[in-house]
Formats: sequence, structure tokens, C-alpha cells
Amino acid sequence: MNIYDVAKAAGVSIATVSRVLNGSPNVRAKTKEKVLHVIEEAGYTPNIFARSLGLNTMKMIGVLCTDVSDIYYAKAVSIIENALRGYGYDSILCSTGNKLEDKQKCMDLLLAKRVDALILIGSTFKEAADNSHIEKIAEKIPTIIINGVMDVPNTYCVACDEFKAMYDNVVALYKKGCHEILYLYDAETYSGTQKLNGYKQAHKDCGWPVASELIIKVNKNMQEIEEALNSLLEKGHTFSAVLASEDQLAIGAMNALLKKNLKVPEDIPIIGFNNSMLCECTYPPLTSVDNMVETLCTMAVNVLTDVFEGKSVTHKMILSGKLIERGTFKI
Amino acid sequence: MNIYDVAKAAGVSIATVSRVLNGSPNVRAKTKEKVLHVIEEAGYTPNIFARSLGLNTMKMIGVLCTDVSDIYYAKAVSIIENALRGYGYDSILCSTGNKLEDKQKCMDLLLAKRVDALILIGSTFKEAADNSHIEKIAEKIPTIIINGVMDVPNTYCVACDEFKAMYDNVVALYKKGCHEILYLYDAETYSGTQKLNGYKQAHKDCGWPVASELIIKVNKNMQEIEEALNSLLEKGHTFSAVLASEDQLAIGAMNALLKKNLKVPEDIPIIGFNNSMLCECTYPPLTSVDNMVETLCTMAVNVLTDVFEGKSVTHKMILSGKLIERGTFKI
DNA sequence: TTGAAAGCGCTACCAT
DNA sequence: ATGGTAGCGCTTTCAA
Repeated sequence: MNIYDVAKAAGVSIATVSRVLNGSPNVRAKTKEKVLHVIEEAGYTPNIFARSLGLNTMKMIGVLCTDVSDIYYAKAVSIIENALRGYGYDSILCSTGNKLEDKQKCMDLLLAKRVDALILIGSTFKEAADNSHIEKIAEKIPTIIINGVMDVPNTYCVACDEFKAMYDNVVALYKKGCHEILYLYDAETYSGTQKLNGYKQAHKDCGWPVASELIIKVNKNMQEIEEALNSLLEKGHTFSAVLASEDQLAIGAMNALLKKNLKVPEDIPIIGFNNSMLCECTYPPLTSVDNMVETLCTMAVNVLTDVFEGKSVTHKMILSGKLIERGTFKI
Repeated sequence: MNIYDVAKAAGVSIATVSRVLNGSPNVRAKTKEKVLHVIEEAGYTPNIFARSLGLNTMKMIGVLCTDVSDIYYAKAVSIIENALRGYGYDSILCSTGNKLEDKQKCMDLLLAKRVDALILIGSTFKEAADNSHIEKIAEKIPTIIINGVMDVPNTYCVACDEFKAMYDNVVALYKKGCHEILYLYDAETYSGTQKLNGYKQAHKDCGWPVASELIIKVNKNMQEIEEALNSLLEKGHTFSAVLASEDQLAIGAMNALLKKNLKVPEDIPIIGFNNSMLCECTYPPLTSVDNMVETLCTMAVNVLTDVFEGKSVTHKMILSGKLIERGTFKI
């Protein structure tokens, strides 16, 4: 069943059917009704491929992240997908994994599918190679980057000032008398680097040395975190607080400490990052930095629709994070 | 830049360009090279809309779930998306929320986008109305249902036998002397009903009465769970173990109990469901039923590709769950 | 208000 | 091995 069949059945031309389909006002009510009736009757659905061919858009956005099964990205994807749908856009999801090559392949795939825009969550990356790839993409379609910042035409960045958030964490801990702060991180993304730099800068500004052995890179694996902590302690290093770039890492540390019969926060306060659902899964619940995913993602989609509408849009928007105090640390 | 431009620049016909594009063997190596060179030079990308129009497929699958930000669905989506991409299919994601109407709207949207198939995660639903809608969809495209079972043509179900898994949980607790088992659940999906029925049936088969006040419906909200537990205890009801339809609920209960200075598992063993990442976030870590999302999702995608290839496929595949013993309960 | 017809850019069949 | 060409099903412009 195509538009010709509908036209024939309704006794009109395909142009008229098309007008009805697209809500043109230039159709007599009676004609419209007739056409609509045929459509309804036959259960006709316009062929979107043909439509897209003429219009050169399918109203679809590529949404790219390293791993949707990660609680943080999942949240972001959820919000973005919903917001986009609210604007009549569908989302093609690509959960790329960490390999640069795969990310690029996904972007190319999405580009080949002629998506109207790209939303990159939690990118960009440390590798310059990759950013150049984004530049190429951005030449063709608007590209929104969530929690990454780069200065490239047709690229729009919305991010949380995680540098400052982490900086403030350190200062807050210092004020409580915690001067040896274990720092756990797992990724060297833009966001990861920002946080680590905040940690370091705060030390400098406070006039304390950064103890490099207290900065540990781990995977999001509870056992691995426990082992890292144990090995640290065995080597005789001590720390009086834990800061992590992700809630999950903080929780790994927390459980390792609890296992050693240490009290949290009495012996060692802990602050996570992301303010994810995980914070309420521990006992005591985890104090964490809310980096505003929801706002970030909503803004990202709004920016995008503004771009589509040709409005002038800021290329960089930075929000502040916010410490959510729970059981593991209070200011 | 279109296929005509490429043809002209390469001094061949569009048919030849098309052949090169689609890897036809019937092109002289030299010709192929020439065309490829032009394509490379010009950075030409075939217009997928035109291609789709002719082929009547864009190699895209609609993936539908109630909430991608939920850790369980996120995992499933992640696996499905990756597996599909491995087969050259992209995923359009729809995180619908719980309202029946929205789910239907999403399915229709996806259908209008002419996806090649639909994968429904964690559906189907208790409402008969919805299932009839699925029937209509399945008339047009193959529909895979993960953790839901229905008997409809062109519909393929892969599910975990959660009835049995929960049944076994009850039996295992009984054997340990726990006869009053609090049951927490949050959703009346197919899966939710299966689990609850397993809980009830096990009681029956063991000759124990089901205490209806011990079956509590809650939302995935820690505070609400705590309140539900407290109110239960205040009313003088007691229980010697906790079973939950989802890890998160189990954890809510666990934290409420810890807050009351009860010991887990010494005073009260707890078993969650889904074997999610959350299990390792608590202390002690949560014993939980692995309902095989990964396998389920991989199978789902395999079933789909088999269907596409016209192979004959079982319409119902049921896997067994598996108890993963951690700190909160051991057999 | 309506219709005729020219694209949109590709695939695949039929010739050669 | 290559070319010509008829679709695929829509939108939109131009006429009437």
C-alpha cells in the first residue's frame, strides 16, 4: 500500500494525499476527511524511506557513549532519549566500548545513517587522534559533547565543572583535618582529568604536597580495589580520607575498609562522585558529588534543537556540581 | 555528491558504481580501483535513504524497554546493541516508561520508522490490551520478547525460569529454618508475576501458609522500603528472611535492617534477584539470583538473525536461573 | 483547492 | 564486464 493506492481509493491525486499526510491547510475539509478515512481503513503508513530521501532527514540523532551498562551513561542516555523523543527525534544508540577505533567506527556508521546530529556522552578523549575525528564529523553535522570540552566549529559542549567540585572536596576534607587523601580513579577521559587536576590543584593551593602513591588508578572491580587498598596499607602508606572519581570506586574502597573493621565515616570519611543510585545502596549511604547529569542532558538536547532552529547558541556551557551529603561525610 | 557525480568523474555508469559500492564481483579490478579512487577522493558516502527506499530496509532494530536508566535494562540494552551491531544492525532505543499508552506509541513510532524487527525487554505486561497491540505489531515484523512469554505468531520469547528460581530460593531458606519470609516486589510484569508465583507455590508445596502481610509491594525507593519494613515490624509481624524480586529492593531492606542493628545474614538472610552490580556494593555483598540477562540477550539477537535468514526457530526458549552465593545467604 | 510531474539517489534487471 | 533504465514512494513546485 502506497500513496498512489490511497489516492486512487480516495479519488484524489497523490499530491492531495501528501498534503493531508503533512497537515497542509490547503485541503478542503471534506477531501481531507475522505483521504483520512481511506488511510484509516487501509491501515496505511507512509514510507519513511521515501520521505527521508526527499527531505534528506529521518529525524534521528546518534547517541554515543562508551558503555550504556554503566549506571552513569545509562542515566544520561535515558534522559537524552526521552528529551529527543519529546522533540520528535529518535535515538540510535551506540555503546562503543573504550577503543578509539571502535568509537570512530561508530561515528562513521552513524554518519552513514545520515543522522541529523551526534550526541557524545562522556567523551571526548585524551587521544588527539580522536578529537580530529570529531572535527571531521562536526563539519557535516552538529555535534554535542556532554562532559567534554573542545573548541571546534559546529561543536557544542555542556559540562559540569568537575575540577572545582573535586577541588572543593579536598578543601572540605582538609578543613576536617584529613590531610592524606586517597584518590581513586579509573578513566583518563576529559572528565577524569578534570577531577584529578582539581584534586592536585587543591593540594597545591593548600600548600600540601601531593603524595603520588595516594593516587591510584583502578578498574571498576571491587576485588581489584580491595587489593589496591590492601597493598597500599601493607606498604605502610596511610590515608585519612578517600576521594573517588566515581561512586563505584568509592564503594569498593568503603567495603574494603569495612572489611578491615574500620568505621566509615568515623575513621575514614569517603566521598564519591556522580551521586548515582549506588549512593543509597551502601550503609552508611555515600556522600557524593552531583554532577548534574539530568540538567546536562536536558541542556544538551535543548542546545541541539536550538541549533536546528538556527538560533545562535553558546558553544560552551559549564555548570557547577553540588555535594550531596549523606552518611560517609558531612561538612 | 551522488552516485551520478561519482560515475561521471570515474567515467563509468552508475550501475558500475553501484556494483563497486556493493562489492559485486562483476567489476574489472581496474575499473573498481578507478571508482574507489574517485569515491575516496571526493569523500562520497552513499545516500542511505535512497538505498533503503529501494531495499525497503535500513537494517535497524527497535529496542524497547521501560527504563534504560534501570541497571537491569541498561545491561540488557548494552548487550543487545552490541550484538546487533555485530550483525550490521543499528538499534533505535525507546525507553518508554511504565504507561501502556506510551509503550504503544513507541512501538508505533518504531514501526513507522520501518525497523526490521522489535526487541521488547522485560515486557510483556499484565494488561491484555497491550498484548493485543503486540499481536498487531508482530503481524508486520518479527518481535522478540525478553523475559516475557506470549503465544503469538511471529513472536519469539526468550526468558529465564524465574518461577523456579524464586521457588528454589524459598525452599533453600526453609531448609535453613527460615519459615517466615518477607517478599518484596515492585512490578507486576510477566517476570514479576512469575517470581511471586514461585514464592507462593513453594510455600504451598512445603505445606506452609502464605502470610499475605509478608508480601509487600514497594517502589524502588530506599526510604519507602525502610518505612514499609518499619511499619510491618511495628504491627508485630516478624520475618526470618527477606526475598526480593530485585536487588535494589533487597538492598533497601538490608539497609533498613542494618539500621536497626540487626545482623545480615546472622539474624536475617537476604536474597536479591538479578545478580546486578549492586550486589557487590553492599557489605556484606548480596546473594542474588542470576537470571542470565547476557545469555538471554545474546540468544534474542541470535534468534532474530535466524528469523531473518529464514531458519526455523523455536518460539519459546526458557533458561534456568542460578543462585550466586555471596555474603547475605549461603546454602 | 487540486493535479501533473519533476526530482530525491539508489538497486537490480535486462541488454549488450 | 558494463551500460541503460525502470522502479522504490514520497515532497514540492508550477499550473490550472
